[in-house]
Amino acid sequence: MGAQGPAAVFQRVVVEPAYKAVSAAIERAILDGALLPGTALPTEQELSERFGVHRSTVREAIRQVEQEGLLQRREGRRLFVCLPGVHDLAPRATRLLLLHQTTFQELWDVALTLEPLAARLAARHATADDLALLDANLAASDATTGHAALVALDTEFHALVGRASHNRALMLAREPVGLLYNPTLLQIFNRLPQASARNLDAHRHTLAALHAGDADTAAEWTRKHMVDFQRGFALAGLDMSTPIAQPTPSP
Amino acid sequence: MGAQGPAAVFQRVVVEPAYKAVSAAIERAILDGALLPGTALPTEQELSERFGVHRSTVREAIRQVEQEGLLQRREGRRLFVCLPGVHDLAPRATRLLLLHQTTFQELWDVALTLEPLAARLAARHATADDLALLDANLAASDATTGHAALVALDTEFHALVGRASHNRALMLAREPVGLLYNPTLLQIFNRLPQASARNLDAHRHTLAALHAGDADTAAEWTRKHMVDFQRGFALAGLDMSTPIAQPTPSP
DNA sequence: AACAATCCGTTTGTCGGACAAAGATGCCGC
DNA sequence: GCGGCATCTTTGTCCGACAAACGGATTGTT
Repeated sequence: MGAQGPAAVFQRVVVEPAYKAVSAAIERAILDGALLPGTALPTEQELSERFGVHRSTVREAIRQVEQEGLLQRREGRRLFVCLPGVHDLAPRATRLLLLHQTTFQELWDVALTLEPLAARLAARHATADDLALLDANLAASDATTGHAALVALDTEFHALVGRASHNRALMLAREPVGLLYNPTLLQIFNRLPQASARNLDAHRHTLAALHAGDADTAAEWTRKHMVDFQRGFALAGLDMSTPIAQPTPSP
Repeated sequence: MGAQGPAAVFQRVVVEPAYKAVSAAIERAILDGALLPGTALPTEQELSERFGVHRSTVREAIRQVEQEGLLQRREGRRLFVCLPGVHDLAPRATRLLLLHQTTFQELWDVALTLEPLAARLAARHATADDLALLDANLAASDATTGHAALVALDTEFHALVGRASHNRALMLAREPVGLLYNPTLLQIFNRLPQASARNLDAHRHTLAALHAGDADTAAEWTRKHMVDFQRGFALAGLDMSTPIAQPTPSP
């Protein structure tokens, strides 16, 4: 296949729009470190002069970089360069799974593996601050009776364990899964009142293991916690093979 | 804290720019199903008339939704509604981990858990098509000697196992990790020529287990594969606690 | 002189219009 | 019926303009 006709050699020439070239240039400047996080982006006018395009074009480019999470509007006017955090990628991942009609079974299969890993790593790497936040979360859960509030605290507990693992890849991977668990857990609590007590008990044992630095026990309790979750799911009469529902449909 | 002064009651009023309101409206229309995937977005002019804003404002909004992966320019002109895929979120996740100076240890801790899970689920859910693609990948690896090509095939192998799991949450979680493995694996292959043979052997055993539907064996071989990877990492004189490097710095 | 009010330049958000290029559409002649 | 051409539409880009809001300099007051 060495001798091809001109039809194969001369392919469709793709002309990339100026706004895309500009957005790519700004992005590269940030990624290459030419624009450090925290510094202000140059003025729209200055950018338009530098790139030799109209301000409107620059604005379209900025909107793209902004959506990418690399720019953030701080204190009113100016745009500042910033590093995107997990919190900014997770909602997109969540939406993706929702749109693709991901089933609860899929979510659970991943959580059953990921959450114990988070606990295991947290047992090794948690700082005193991490543990204090977890203690506070558990105390708050003890003092709370509302199901919705308990679900929020449960989600926070697992997010805190993730943070305590000090593993950013893990945090990134588990966050969307954790977010999608929320609404279903609420349904379970509403139908099985005793579930929240079991839930809290698992948290207590996991946290104790984290305090002791016992990775195996922390992981095992978290795994039990997840299996328990599945049992509650079945007992509540829910079907794991149905696509997950929209979380927090009203703000 | 029930009686606060007017200073606390009357907070800063935030006025959201029109372009953001428009982008949110378009996004909601897509997410709510008012604009089905595959349909064409209305004309910029029509949108500007409908929303009562200038066309430039609509364009800025479109750029944002476009970057979100919900719109795609197909066959030249018109924009079409589409569902974002994992392939569109992964690069962003990859960049995030890179920017945050994630270490190889973090990546490996997650991969050691996630990849065997993928193999386990693939053993249960792989279709004949999935297995055929994996067979083809293995055959291609057998016929290849170039290190760079072998690394690409290795990455593809794990991606195919992920796809064979038919678990979208898992695919989403493992893709960025898999992508970041790439450049490091190349370094290992370059320094330890025998590593690629061991690599292929692990693939062979894993794939055989997948064909047999043996989840435990598939998971175990993948786990060994990962541990082997870590050994190669150490033998190659690399440090797992260093931040991962930029993959494919040149296109 | 310290402090406060005010004025002005700058920057962003938005608008009105304009035009070239490339698809898409329709019309016409063969 | 079909190819070729004229026309319309749509996008990408530009020009210019203006209001609102923010920051800083200026000016007035005590």
